Amino acid sequence: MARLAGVSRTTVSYVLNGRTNLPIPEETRTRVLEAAQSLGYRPNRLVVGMVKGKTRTLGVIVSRLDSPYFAHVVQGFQEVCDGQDYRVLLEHTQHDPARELRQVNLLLEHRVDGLLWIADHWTVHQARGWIAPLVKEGVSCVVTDDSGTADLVDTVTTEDFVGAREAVRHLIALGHRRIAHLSAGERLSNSRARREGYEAALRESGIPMDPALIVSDAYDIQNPEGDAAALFDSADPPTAVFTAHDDMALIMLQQLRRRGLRVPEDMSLIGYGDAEAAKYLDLTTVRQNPLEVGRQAARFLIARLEIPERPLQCIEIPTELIVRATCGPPRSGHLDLN
Amino acid sequence: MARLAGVSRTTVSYVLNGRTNLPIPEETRTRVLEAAQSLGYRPNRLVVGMVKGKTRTLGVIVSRLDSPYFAHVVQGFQEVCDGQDYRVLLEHTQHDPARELRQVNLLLEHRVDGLLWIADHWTVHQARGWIAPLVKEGVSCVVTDDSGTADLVDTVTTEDFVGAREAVRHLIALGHRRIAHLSAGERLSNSRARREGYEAALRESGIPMDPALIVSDAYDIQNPEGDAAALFDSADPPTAVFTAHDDMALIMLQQLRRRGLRVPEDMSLIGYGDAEAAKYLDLTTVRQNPLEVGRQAARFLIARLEIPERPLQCIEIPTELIVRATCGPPRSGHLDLN
DNA sequence: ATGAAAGCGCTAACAG
DNA sequence: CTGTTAGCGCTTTCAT
Repeated sequence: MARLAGVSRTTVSYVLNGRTNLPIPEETRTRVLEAAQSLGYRPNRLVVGMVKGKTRTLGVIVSRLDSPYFAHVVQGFQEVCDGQDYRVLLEHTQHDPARELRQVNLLLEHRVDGLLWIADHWTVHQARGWIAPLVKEGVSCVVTDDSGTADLVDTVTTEDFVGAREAVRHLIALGHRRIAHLSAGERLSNSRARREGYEAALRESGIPMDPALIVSDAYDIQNPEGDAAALFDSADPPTAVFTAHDDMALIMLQQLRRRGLRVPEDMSLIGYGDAEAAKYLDLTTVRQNPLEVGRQAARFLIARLEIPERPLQCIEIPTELIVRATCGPPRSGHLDLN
Repeated sequence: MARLAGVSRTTVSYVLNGRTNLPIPEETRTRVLEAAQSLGYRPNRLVVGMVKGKTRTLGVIVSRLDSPYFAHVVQGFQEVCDGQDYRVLLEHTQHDPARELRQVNLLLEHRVDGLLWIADHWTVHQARGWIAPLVKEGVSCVVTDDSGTADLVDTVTTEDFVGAREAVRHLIALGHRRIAHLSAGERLSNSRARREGYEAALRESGIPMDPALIVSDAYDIQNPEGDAAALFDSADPPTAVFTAHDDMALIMLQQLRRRGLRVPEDMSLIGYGDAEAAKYLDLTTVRQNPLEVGRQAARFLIARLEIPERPLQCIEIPTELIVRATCGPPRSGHLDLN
């Protein structure tokens, strides 16, 4: 050890950690530094973590990284962690609730100081089950994309209600009254919020809600026999569609094209998320800010590590309506699709 | 500790680690297990790592996670790591060489057993500088997307040469002879390989290489005054374009549209990477398999941890030409763009 | 201004 | 079959 080069380990520890209150002679200090340098000394953070009871490591549980949204959240999170000298340990659940439980435990066995959970459809039902005991144990957690545990942990979501309402208002302003909504289901609070935003916009304009226009779990959108497809075969079809995800809108765009319908002349369309493809297809959409979601999550988590008894916080990151080319006025009252 | 519930820590260690060679009476075993259960015992993997000199933690250095390609590599890597009970510590360099150096050190201070480096343009020039000493120190590394250090570490790339050649062959088969190439530069071996594949395809068909058709660092493609734009204003413009990245192709698609040119009637186009948007825009492209790149990287790394003196390996993950709608025969010999 | 000693939570010889 | 002992590499009182 570097102490062969002069002093005791205590002293080494002091100079390497820049203990300014301790008066260490300049001569000793440089000697230590040089020794460390020449020996290629690398402090062992695991040991430091063990000794101090703080590892400066944060765990992230995310379903998969192949959704750009999630990848951006992780990116933002890691960005501020890095700035604060925190490392991040990454785990994927692959949508499997059993894996999720296992991985939370693994992370804790690695003594992460805190945990970020990026909520997803597939495991949200069990979230309270593991989050509540963790919080009781004193483990700091942050959750993004679902507010279901906002009474237990700090939460970061996006302005789903507002974003959706703006989108639908935009359609209404263009003259639409029969507006369909393809929802992503009711499991995640952000999907629910989008639906509620949709409903609010209709309500405030006195447009009656037609359940036939709401496809509640539109992941079967590709299925030509599914509910989404049925929308267009009805007697009184919508003149516009607002989808809870860009990929739904993008698929719909293809389907409309296939049916020989033009967008926006025959049908207006708004997506959600501002996927990369949306830009190239000129899809009007609601932009979220996943980078900022991740950053804010990190800030919350780190703040709580510093002050554990801090009151719970819950924030919504603003969204922005990106008006592109897939919306226009409805054709003429109703559209004759057949 | 659980040893309050009966036995010594040695015994606890034995049963918890399932030491099968040691004959432990069933009675003791269950007693220990129950105690561990009731105390909510969680082994401290940091300590185990410290004691054993192996942390079962692997570091990943990636420029950013907001490129879907990189995100998929990480996803694949993490997938097999998880299956082998390895944790992954993630660091972003944000394209900054200085950060990269710092982060390699941080990772080593956390005593990762090995390192994955996902090569990128911005820092590739300094790669040997830190990889060589690390390898000498005995740290196991894998590199993806650049073969520049294949003499030092295991390397995973994609079949860039073959993929590019197939793409250009496809264009040639359709009758094109003036084929432009937008390259991503010469820094990363995979960009070079794409260009070489392009050249090989031309050569084997006896088509003369025209330097005017090669834009060597096409990141300024958006610039209407740039080299990429100049391509179309020449006296003898190309009838087809092969780009080293889908995003270049996608932007080109927009620009062509803006100029009133139709694809593929007036101009054929092939991208590279099979980005999500490529699907929606019916862009013919070369599909890589980043998930598999990541998986293979993990397999290499773990294999080397087990057998450090294993011979160096270098693999190319196959690519696949995805024929969609942006290629057709050239208009009629040459195209009159003006 | 620096050193000695204890302890963090565990594993691995080695005894018994 | 199970307990004792000695580290692993560091921080941190407490002495000197």
